[in-house]
Amino acid sequence: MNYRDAILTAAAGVFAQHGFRGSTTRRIADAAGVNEITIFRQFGSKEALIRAAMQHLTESAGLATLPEIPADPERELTEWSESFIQHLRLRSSIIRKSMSEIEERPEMCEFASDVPRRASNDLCLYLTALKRQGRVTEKFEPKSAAAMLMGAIFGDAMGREMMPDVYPQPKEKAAQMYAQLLLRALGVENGTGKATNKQTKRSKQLSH
Amino acid sequence: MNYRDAILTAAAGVFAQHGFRGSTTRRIADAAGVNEITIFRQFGSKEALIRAAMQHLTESAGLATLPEIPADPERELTEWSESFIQHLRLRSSIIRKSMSEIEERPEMCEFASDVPRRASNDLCLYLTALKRQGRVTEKFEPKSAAAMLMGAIFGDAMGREMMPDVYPQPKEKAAQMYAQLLLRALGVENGTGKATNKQTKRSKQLSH
DNA sequence: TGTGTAAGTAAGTGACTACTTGCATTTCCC
DNA sequence: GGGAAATGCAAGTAGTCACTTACTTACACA
Repeated sequence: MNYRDAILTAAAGVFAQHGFRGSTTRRIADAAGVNEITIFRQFGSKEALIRAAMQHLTESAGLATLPEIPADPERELTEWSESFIQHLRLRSSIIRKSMSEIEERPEMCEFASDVPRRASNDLCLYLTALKRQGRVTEKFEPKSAAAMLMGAIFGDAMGREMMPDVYPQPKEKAAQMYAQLLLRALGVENGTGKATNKQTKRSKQLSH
Repeated sequence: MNYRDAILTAAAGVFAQHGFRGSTTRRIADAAGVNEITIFRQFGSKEALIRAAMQHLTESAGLATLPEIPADPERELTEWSESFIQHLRLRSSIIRKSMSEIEERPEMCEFASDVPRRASNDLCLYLTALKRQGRVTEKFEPKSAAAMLMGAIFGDAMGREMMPDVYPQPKEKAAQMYAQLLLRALGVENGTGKATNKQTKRSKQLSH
């Protein structure tokens, strides 16, 4: 039997709750149901274990994709935003812990920054394609717009736990609201809908 | 002589760099140029000291204000955003560390969440006032819009250090870009000009 | 001169930490 | 059934941590 995966999973869980310094080898061993020594025999050191756990996590993370050629921006961007905000929410603890390690263990953040980096790049490409299609009435920089949507999603995923009253309710609709706000900032016409029923559709979606 | 303030300042600095567990009383004492025992005599315990340091920080934080009655939305919102992003950037380390303590020391986050909570409330009131003035052509929820701008600013302030290539350049213009994108999402006219008649009608029809 | 207060020095306590060593046990594959 | 690899157990090492005790120094003020 090989406890490697159990240890990696336990390490990720303990790290998410207690951070690097709080992730004692004893705690991880207990969480994995394994003798503390097994950790050192398998991974050599606590630092190597945590690094392996982080890498294991980012490798197993599947990201939603945006089409190369936008067809229905509102639908596509909403779905992507919902998938992304859900991803971040499920990992909010570990993301907070990783971010707080920048000063002391910058290498560890390389792994953590991989997912948002790819997501940002995808989103940027999508917005650029939208622009090239001429479906945008406002001038904008794709990078700024992408950073804005990603920031809104990120802030919601990180902060709602701490200050639930600050963010839109219900939380399941938040991603959609951010996506729609962004599209309006860019002046994007709704892909499938007509201009005449645009407002009706929006007010329906925005009211609760 | 009373070393209280020196210790508080040193504690905040050490905490910002090393987090709670990494903030050893020895490190703090060294940073303050003080004997370790003085810390315990002044504050009783490490936890009480860190808590006092956090409180001291949030109390000394001055926030930019938004006018109760919007006059020049683009200028006002840009200036507010710039002031807010600068505030967050100067404190990004300590904010990251505080956020990562939610699981283990939730009381500490009460202090940290005070500033963004007030900022969000101010922004929300401002956007509501804009809406009531009828200078907005799109229907929107102030809370969602506020969360979006705050999130964009927050994400920029937290993430740029880790992934500078993801965010708009130069960083001094970022806040302005986010503010402008938001105003366009709400359909607010540029500068001091008012909305056109047609748009005003539309917004009146759509508002409840 | 005497007293109170803030600070320092030195030494130590008990608990915890990452990590090691030596040896016994289980499990798996051939 | 045997050998090798993985795992467990017990004990220990050297270091760090928050915090304490007991005593001393410096200074302000009356």
